[in-house]
Amino acid sequence: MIEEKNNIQQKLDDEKQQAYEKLRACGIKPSVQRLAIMQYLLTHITEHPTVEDVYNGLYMQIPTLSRTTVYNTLRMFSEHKAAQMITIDEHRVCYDGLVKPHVHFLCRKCGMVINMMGQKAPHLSGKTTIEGCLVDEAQLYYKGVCEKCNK
Amino acid sequence: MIEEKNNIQQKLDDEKQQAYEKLRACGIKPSVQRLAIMQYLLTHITEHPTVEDVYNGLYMQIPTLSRTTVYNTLRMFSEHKAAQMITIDEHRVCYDGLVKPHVHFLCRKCGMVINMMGQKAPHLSGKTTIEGCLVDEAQLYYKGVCEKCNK
DNA sequence: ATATTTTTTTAGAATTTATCCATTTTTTCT
DNA sequence: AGAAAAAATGGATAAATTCTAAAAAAATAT
Repeated sequence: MIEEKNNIQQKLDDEKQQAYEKLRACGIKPSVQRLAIMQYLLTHITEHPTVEDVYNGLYMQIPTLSRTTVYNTLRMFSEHKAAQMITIDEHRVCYDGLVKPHVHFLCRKCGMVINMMGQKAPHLSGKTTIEGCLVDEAQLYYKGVCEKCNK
Repeated sequence: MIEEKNNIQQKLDDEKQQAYEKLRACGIKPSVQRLAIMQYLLTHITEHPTVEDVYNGLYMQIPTLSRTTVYNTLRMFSEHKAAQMITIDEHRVCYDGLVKPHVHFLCRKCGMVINMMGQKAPHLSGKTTIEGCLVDEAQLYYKGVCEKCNK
């Protein structure tokens, strides 16, 4: 029983540690809010949470948390390449803690955003000039109907 | 003078004809509003107008035009593949009357969306199943700073 | 041609999403 | 500890989009 509790504690510590490390690696000064938001992204890595999702997931734990902080922080993360801002869905912006280039798929029926890890994703080596423009980000989006909804 | 007027008239007629033909080809029943909106898209093909742009461009000519109509019509066009819905910018949805697959670029400074015709764009042959999902649309988005803004 | 049904459009209200801004809190520096 | 800077807060505001019920227009049947 004590053993188990320790394991859970250990896991939580690991997650916090990971979040901390990610911020450090991206040159972002840590704060209670930033760590919590990054940890939320990392522990919901396949879910592509929105600002609202992050806010709802955290305000129990940080009761004074403001939506503005979540907006600002997630935007700042994406500017520092600590997260990807995903605009595949016209209704909502969502965020992905997985920064490695990969394809995103939006299911038109259930609205879920899914990572497609097997597809060749566009990747830019640093800043590249393409047709006169300085390109620093590339996103490949697929849309359609997901496996579950298609049954 | 009369000659010139006729030429202008001729051009307008051509544009109307083109819009009409496009709707027909995509299986969309024409109406005054739909034709005007399609014509607007086709005559502003490089500008990627938003709903607001289309509305502002047309309400002088169709004073009773409603924003709702523009929203509904543009959405319907994209469902019929008569236009592309572009969600590259988190702030606004815009539309492209050019349906042929091509890459879009967003300038973070001036906010302009530019077509990149020289880049290889993803294209799907009809409906394709990828990683279990039925994919019917693909968009490749680049972001950065455009030539003008980079000077 | 006229009535009926269906489709499309309209206008304004309501909702959702995102941002702004002035204040407070927290952190950093001296 | 005190001052300065940075970060977070919350309420107000703004912008974008959708909803809804009614009106207008078009298509169909009588």
